[in-house]
Amino acid sequence: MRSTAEARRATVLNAAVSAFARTGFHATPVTAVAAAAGISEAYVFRLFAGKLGLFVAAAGACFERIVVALEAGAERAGDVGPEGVLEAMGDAYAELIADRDLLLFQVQAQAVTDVPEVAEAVRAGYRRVATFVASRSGASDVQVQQFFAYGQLCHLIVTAGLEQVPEPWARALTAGIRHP
Amino acid sequence: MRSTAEARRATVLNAAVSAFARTGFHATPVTAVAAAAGISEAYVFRLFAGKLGLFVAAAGACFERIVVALEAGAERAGDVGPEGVLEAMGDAYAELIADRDLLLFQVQAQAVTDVPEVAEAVRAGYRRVATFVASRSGASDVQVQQFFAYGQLCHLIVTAGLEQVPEPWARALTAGIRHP
DNA sequence: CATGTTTGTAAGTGTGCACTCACAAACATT
DNA sequence: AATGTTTGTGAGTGCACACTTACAAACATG
Repeated sequence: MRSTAEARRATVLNAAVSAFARTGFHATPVTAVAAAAGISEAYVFRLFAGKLGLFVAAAGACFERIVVALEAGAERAGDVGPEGVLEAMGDAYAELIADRDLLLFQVQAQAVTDVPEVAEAVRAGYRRVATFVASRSGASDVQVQQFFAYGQLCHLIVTAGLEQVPEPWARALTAGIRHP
Repeated sequence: MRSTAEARRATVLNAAVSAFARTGFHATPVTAVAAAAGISEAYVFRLFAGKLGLFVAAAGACFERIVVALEAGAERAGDVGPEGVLEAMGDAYAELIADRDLLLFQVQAQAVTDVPEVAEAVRAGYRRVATFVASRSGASDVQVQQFFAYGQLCHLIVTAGLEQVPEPWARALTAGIRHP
């Protein structure tokens, strides 16, 4: 016994978020996340309820980390108005994009919403994030909606690699998006 | 010989868009699209260069159908200003959402962009759509960007099933989106 | 130190699926 | 009619991978 089960679960979840983010649910073998976490495949299956249970748990961890990052961004901004807080959160989200994992995981999760458990996890995640953004910023519904719309645009920009495309249409889509 | 290879390819592509839209690239066996198209799995592999070739071709068909729908919407609108044309295209896209296939396929394609061929297909698709929207509407870059941002928000709403969620945060995200 | 519990793994098992190949029938061309 | 070409399939092959089981060592507790 080297570690407690709970600590193992945490490190496995980190590995899972990264692995699933890159190759998605179906194309990511459990052996891959087990290897990344430095333990055996069999033990992953003991720690989580199947591959699906692992993915759902990883989704929870993903959205948790997003909320934390947005909170930090808002905190750093101090006492500006709702628009100011939203913009600060936008900047924080842009920093999040640097490591790509959290953003890509969301895309992968959206792609597996034909599995009811995943759909529910995605709803739960966006419930957390959306209610937090709204209450913490105090912004209007329209502003919050816009915040998420451009967040989703960000997902397209990153997955398609549009920052690397010099053509005018791509420049139009990526204009003003904070340094992704 | 019942049909020409080219005609077969077309029906297979329709089946492929639907099948991949629901279950995604990796979770959709080629047998499924073959069955939906009413031919044998082996023949699908003769008609397309592997499962990946089929998926890429389906992506092409998907974006093609999107452009056609947007064009029809714009045509129907007549000679209103750029904003009017954009709104007409938005309505047309909303109708497209009714059949869900084209929208979900885009999400699935974005999730497989770790495969270079798919990433390129997605870029090519959005290049077609974005340049078309911009030139046909004559709208500004900012307006085009906003058009796509809210389009992507639409993807989230549909995949997560947010129209079915009565809670305030979900209402805020779905507000004003044309009847999805 | 004996017994129980938790952490951990090696070595299977079964299945689903991408892709191939040998072969057949429909059609064209001479 | 003979020969070639295109359309089409049934029956495999091999491999990747989700999940299980049997077993072992670390730690706790009496």
